[in-house]
Amino acid sequence: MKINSQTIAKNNSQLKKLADFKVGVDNVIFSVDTAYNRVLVLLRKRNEDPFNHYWSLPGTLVRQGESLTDAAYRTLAEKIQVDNLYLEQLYSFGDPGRDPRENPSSFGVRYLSVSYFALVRYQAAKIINKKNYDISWYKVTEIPPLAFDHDEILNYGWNRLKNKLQYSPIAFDVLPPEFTLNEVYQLYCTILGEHFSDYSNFRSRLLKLGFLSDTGKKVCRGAGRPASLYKFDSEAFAPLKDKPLLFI
Amino acid sequence: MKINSQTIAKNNSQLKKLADFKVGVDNVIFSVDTAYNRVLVLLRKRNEDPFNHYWSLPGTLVRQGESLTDAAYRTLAEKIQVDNLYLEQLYSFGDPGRDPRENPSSFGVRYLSVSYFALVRYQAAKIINKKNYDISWYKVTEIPPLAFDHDEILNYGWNRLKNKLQYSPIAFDVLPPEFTLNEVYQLYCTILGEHFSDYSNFRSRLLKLGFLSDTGKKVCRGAGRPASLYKFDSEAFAPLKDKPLLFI
DNA sequence: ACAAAAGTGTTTTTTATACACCCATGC
DNA sequence: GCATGGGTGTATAAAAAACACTTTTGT
Repeated sequence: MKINSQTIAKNNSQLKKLADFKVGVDNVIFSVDTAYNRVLVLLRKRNEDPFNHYWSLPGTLVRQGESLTDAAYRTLAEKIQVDNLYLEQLYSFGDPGRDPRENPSSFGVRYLSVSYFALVRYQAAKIINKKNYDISWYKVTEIPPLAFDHDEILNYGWNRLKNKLQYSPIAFDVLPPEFTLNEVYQLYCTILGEHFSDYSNFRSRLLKLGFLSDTGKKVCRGAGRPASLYKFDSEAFAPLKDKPLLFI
Repeated sequence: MKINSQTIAKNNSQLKKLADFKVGVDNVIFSVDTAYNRVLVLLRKRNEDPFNHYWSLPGTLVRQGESLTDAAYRTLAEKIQVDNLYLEQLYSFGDPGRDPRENPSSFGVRYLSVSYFALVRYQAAKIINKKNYDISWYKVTEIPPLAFDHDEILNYGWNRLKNKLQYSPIAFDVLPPEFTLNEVYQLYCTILGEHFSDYSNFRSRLLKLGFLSDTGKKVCRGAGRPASLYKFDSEAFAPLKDKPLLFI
């Protein structure tokens, strides 16, 4: 990346007045419906200007005394009930003009969005539907036009999800406490596509990492041999933390 | 990660007043002095409260009409002259209480820091020393106590540098246009430590990726056989972009 | 018995690692 | 010649990929 001359020129012009910001948090909330083999994103239909009637990412403005993470959790808790989830900060979008509420007459108030990325368990997530705004899961492949720059934020989150899955154990935050290896495989297939790995290779690599322990319990899913239930052993995972680890 | 009950409790208490933010940009600016085998960070000594006389990351508050990236470039350009550099957003720190200038009587004005991570070429970087504040390179292994939460930000940036180097061609943004393979190797050694890879293996892996082209020119560095000068071929790299690529 | 799903093992290919060795230059 | 750094090749070990095969259930 190079410093361009425009940047330098802008630096020299003395527009020293500081911008005032409202800071919002926008969440890209994913869930995985392995039964139908699809990744879903939680969207909210706006019922106020700007972008009235557009779909958008669930978000909120940060309140006095509230941390960014708390604001992200609050938004999430207002829209859905979940048990476990994975949540992390994504990226901050704050360029002038990204929110139409900014206008020259409003003393330069700007809207900065700190985006968060969440992965929740689809089966355990219950949408809280109150008042007259709509909340709904959308397939990540069929997203309607979104308000503001939320398309860009969503895309950023979608890339993060696919990458994170490969070197971080976020899948186990979103699986039930006890799960079959096939359930793990289905989750990976749904997010990364079916061609990422053969089941038997995936299986042996995952077990060799040594942080999944066999509970001894068996479970039947219709026909076929009963599957072993495994659980995530966070103690066994601890030493692997911060290591450049690949799960697939 | 689990939703804890404190979060829920906080949600229900209705403290609906929005926070007002000043948004700052803090830069973790790295350079690599391969001659002395050390990674350096640019620090600035504060000459105002809070944290007067502490060292800190070079930063600035965002002005009206200014994008976050522009603010990052402006800070950089005020402190050092560089030719090429790599710059990307790191993380946003905005929890209440991170800046002592926040106080209950100031109507909840908060200070949010959007941090950026930069890598510049040490040999080409000239420090601009004006007025009475000090700017200096510090070895990343010998950082003094920093103002605010800048230790945490620096640590975050240092991890990003080490990771990014392994799957992204940021090294070539900071090398001269034509370079020897040994110069690339030295850069990697300095940042990742000498034990990351054998030189001959590093060399063949890098060349096999196919985006370095031999200029045919030779250069002598004291004794020994003259080395070939290579250059980064961005056209050949283009198809590799967005691929999960490892350079070491 | 047979289909379906779980689980194991084996072969082949590719990639990583650790070196040994040759090449071109300065002194 | 010989030390020095540049550059190539090779043997070995490890890991990834492809796929054949066995085990245990439901029907």
